Amino acid sequence: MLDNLMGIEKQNKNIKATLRDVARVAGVSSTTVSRVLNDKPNVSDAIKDKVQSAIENLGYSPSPTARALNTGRTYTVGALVPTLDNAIFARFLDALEKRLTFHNLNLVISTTDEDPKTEVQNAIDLLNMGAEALIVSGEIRHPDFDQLISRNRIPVIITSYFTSNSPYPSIGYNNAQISKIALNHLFDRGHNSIAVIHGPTKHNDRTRERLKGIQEDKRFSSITYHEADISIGSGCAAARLIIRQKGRPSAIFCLSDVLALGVMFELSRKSISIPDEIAIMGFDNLSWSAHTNPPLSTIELSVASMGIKVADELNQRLNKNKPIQSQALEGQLIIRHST
Amino acid sequence: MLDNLMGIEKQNKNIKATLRDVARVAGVSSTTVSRVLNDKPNVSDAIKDKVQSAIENLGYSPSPTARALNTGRTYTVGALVPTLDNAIFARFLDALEKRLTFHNLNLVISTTDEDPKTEVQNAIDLLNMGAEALIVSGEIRHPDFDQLISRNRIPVIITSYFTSNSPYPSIGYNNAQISKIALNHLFDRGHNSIAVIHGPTKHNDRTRERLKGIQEDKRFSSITYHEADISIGSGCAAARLIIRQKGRPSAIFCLSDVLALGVMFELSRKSISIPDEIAIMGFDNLSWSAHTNPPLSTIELSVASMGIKVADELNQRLNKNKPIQSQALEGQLIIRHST
DNA sequence: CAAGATATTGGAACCGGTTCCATATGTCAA
DNA sequence: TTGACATATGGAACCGGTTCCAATATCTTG
Repeated sequence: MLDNLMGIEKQNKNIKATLRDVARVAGVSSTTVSRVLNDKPNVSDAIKDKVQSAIENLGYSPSPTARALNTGRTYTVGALVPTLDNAIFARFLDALEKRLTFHNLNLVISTTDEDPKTEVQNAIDLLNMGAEALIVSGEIRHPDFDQLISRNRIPVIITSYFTSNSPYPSIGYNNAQISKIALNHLFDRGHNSIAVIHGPTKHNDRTRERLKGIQEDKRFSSITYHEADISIGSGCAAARLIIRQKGRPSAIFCLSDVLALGVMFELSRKSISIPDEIAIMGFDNLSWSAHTNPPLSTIELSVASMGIKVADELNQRLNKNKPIQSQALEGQLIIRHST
Repeated sequence: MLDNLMGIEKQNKNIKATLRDVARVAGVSSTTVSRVLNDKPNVSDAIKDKVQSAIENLGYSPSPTARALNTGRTYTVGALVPTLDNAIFARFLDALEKRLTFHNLNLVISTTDEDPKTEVQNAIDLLNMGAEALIVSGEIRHPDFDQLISRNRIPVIITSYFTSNSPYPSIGYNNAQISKIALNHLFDRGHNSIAVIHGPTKHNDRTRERLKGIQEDKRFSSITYHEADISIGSGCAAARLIIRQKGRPSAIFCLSDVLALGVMFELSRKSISIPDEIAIMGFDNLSWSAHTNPPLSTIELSVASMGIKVADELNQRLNKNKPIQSQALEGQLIIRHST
């Protein structure tokens, strides 16, 4: 019977039923089916039932793309992040995704490894798949980016990094100021000569800002800088260099807890006591940082709440058409026993 | 001039130019514009130029949704994972996303916290936004799920978990067998009485399978089981219980490196030497596991290569229409100094 | 130079929903 | 009984691309 109504070919070719098929089987117009599908008023119960059972019989489910074409909405936002394989970004995205889902928005993630070309290419891909907004990590300086955005008239939101000098709103940290908080703490503890271990600065605004904040502080008699990949092994290696240098510093400020962990392992191997001989300060407050030996003093960036704020602003913008508000978030000093 | 051609309203209302606008401005048909956009043959260079500059002038960019409606493709796959805030899943997704991008596919991530209802609801959302395939973590037992899939006729792939008893293909680990590898190692080292610390088993196939593998092993005189949340603090707490129990085990097998790390911290605080007094075996081989003191023996699940394999199969299925091949992946025993 | 092959170009249908607007039916007060 | 108005329902255009197929122009080749 269905065969007759739908045409045998359709059954055989295993083609999905369309709204018009449902209309035909139910003996109503497509307008009515659409009304039933979207719970619109002015449909009698009798017809509603007929349509429902036609839907049931045909195993019909509406086409998301056709819907998107009409409504102009995909309910999708894209996020460009350096990597997922980093606790900080993962924590941010986890909170972001949950909150976006709460607002009926979907998250497409695209990783860039901090490479500007990949960043722009992935931004293009995200727009091509219908993203309604873009979340980026730090400013994107590639010249094509701005043009891409203005062509597509799409909201952009900068995260992890707060700036008031960008055409785009930002929700993130004033990284320079936050590293000063750590420096104040070290200074208060009487440290005068310190070493800083940081991740790659190339294409990384966050790290550069943190370093800028440190460089602006003139109170210390000596600050040495050490660039390392964000890995425990690199932290170990950097620590080896630092403890060998003449005029060994009394404190090491690691711009990532991962590096700090490496340093602690290395110092422990060398039986250098923390914080008596060398104090260690981290950055990120990863989940294990409270459990190291001694527990690591660090800086907490509440990236989960950043995720929530970003999702909320996107919801305002996309679902209520209100402009996005920039927000500068605070870092919090967490004093434990490594300093 | 553009005003005249496009109609002043369009300019004022700031409406995006469409392909037909481009056609009008360039003085050609929409077919031709489409040809130019898609690099199709049989367009003269002169016309190609005219179209290109019309596109430029109007700041035109094609509508992804209209395209999707025609081609029937969204180039999007959805992944349902328990959480992003877990190194193992993050590492998997990082590799998966990169490889999918390589295959011209986009990844939408949806987190479920292992809750079956959320899982199904999010699956619905993913399909509603146009996902062409679904990646799930372990089997989904909610009754609505199978119906949803058959209605939408969408490929599903089970990951992290290998099974041959599912209607869906799976690419993952035989968790039961892998925990046996660890047990063999402990047995070979002469351990006879062991404690097992594992994460929540509710709704978690992976953990249950790992436990099943352990329970099938009858060689040990005593095995005690301790459930804990996957966190360092819970690992510490579980360790406290275990070292207090009568007939203290000679080895602790943690079904997650995170738990193992907590145990090591606790034992270190209690000055219990590893592995002499108690041996520790982990599971996951997280990045810091090689750097603990002593370095942690563990099991490596190459989740990054799992991500690549999943992406490759999806590419075969979606872009070449070949069936998905199930694959059982091997875990690798990594012997360091904690056992 | 004519006939046939090949390269260009456009008209119009189509993808699968949504929505504007017209029509039909029903209700109630005057 | 009739006019005014609310409720149900359908016809057809529309969203913005893609593509089938027909029409025209250009190029070969005998």
